Amino acid sequence: MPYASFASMPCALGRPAALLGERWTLLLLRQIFLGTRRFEDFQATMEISRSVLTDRLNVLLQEGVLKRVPYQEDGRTRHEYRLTEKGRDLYPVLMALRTWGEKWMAPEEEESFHLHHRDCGGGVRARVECTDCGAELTARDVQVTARQ
Amino acid sequence: MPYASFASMPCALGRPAALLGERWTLLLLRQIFLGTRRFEDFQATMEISRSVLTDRLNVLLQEGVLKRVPYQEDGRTRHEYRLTEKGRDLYPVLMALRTWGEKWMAPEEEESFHLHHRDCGGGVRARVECTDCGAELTARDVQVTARQ
DNA sequence: CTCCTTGCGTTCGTTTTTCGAACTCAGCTA
DNA sequence: TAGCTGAGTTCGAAAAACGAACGCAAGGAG
Repeated sequence: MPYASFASMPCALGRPAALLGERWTLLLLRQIFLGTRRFEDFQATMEISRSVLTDRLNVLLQEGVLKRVPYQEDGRTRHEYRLTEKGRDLYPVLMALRTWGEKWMAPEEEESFHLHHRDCGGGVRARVECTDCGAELTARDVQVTARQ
Repeated sequence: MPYASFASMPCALGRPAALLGERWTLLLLRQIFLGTRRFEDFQATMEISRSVLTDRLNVLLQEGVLKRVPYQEDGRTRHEYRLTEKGRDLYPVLMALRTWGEKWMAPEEEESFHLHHRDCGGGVRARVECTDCGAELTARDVQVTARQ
C-alpha cells in the first residue's frame, strides 16, 4: 500500500502532505477559499471530472475539512460544501503557497485576484516564526530532531 | 488538457497548487527538507516507484526547485538533489502544513521529529500576517478582489 | 583485463486512477 | 404529464502509477 499508507504515518507533516498532495485537492481548496460552494460550480470552473470531484469532496468531508450545509433555492432544499473550522485553518497553507507563487511563479502581473487586509488595506503574506521569541525563521534557523 | 493546464493559469496560488498538488510531490519535498538527497534514499524511505520518482525529481529540477549537485564518494563523482533558493523558500508551505497537522491531525503524541529554533529553542509555526500593520490574519480578515 | 558491486536511472507489462459522456434520480414547473 | 435542474453514479477508454527486471557507467578485486 504505497501512497495511501502515509495517511496513517505518525508525522504531523507527512499526514497533511499526503492528504493535500492528492491530485486536485489543493486546487479544490483554492476554489473553496475563493468562494465556490456547489458541485456544479466546482465542476464548471475547474474542469475536473465529476467522479473525481465526488471522491475528493467525500475525502474532505470525511476528514472534517468540509461540511455539507443545507440551503434554500427556488423553494428547494439543496446542499453546499463549506469549510469547517479545521478547513478554515488551512488558510496559512494556501497563503504560503500564494506568497511563494507571487515571488517565484508570477507569470506576468496578471493575477486572477488580489488580497487585502480589510482593516488597513495592506497585503497578505505567510511567514514562519518562533513561538518563543517571534523571530522570522528559515529552514536554516531550525533544528530538526529525529525520533528514530 | 484538464489538470496540466493549471500550470499556465495566471494565478499565483493556482500554479503552485497544481505543481505541488501532483501526487508524491509534497511528500518528496518533506523528505528533502528532512535531509534526504539521493535517489536511492528517496526510493527506500518513501516506497515510491522508481519511474515516478524520476519524473517528480525532473519536474522539480525543471521548475528550479531542486538542483543536481556533484559530490565525491569512494573517489567517485556522484550527484545529489538539493534545494535551490526557490526551493528553500517553500519552507513556509511545509511549516504551514505541519502547524495544521499538529493542531488537527496529530495521531498521538508520537511525532517522527521535532523542530526548534536554533537560537532560543522555541517552537516553530506558520502564520499569515498583514504586510502593513503586521496583524495576524485569518480568512475572514482578508478581502478577495476578483479580476474577472 | 575481466568480473563484481553500487548508484541511478529506464523499460515494460500490469494494476489503479482519471477522464468524459451518458445515465439516474428527486424535486419543482409548465 | 412532461420538462428542467442540481447533484451525483456508471462505465468503457485513456493516462498514470506500480514494481520487477534491465542498462550503464565508474570504480575495486583478483
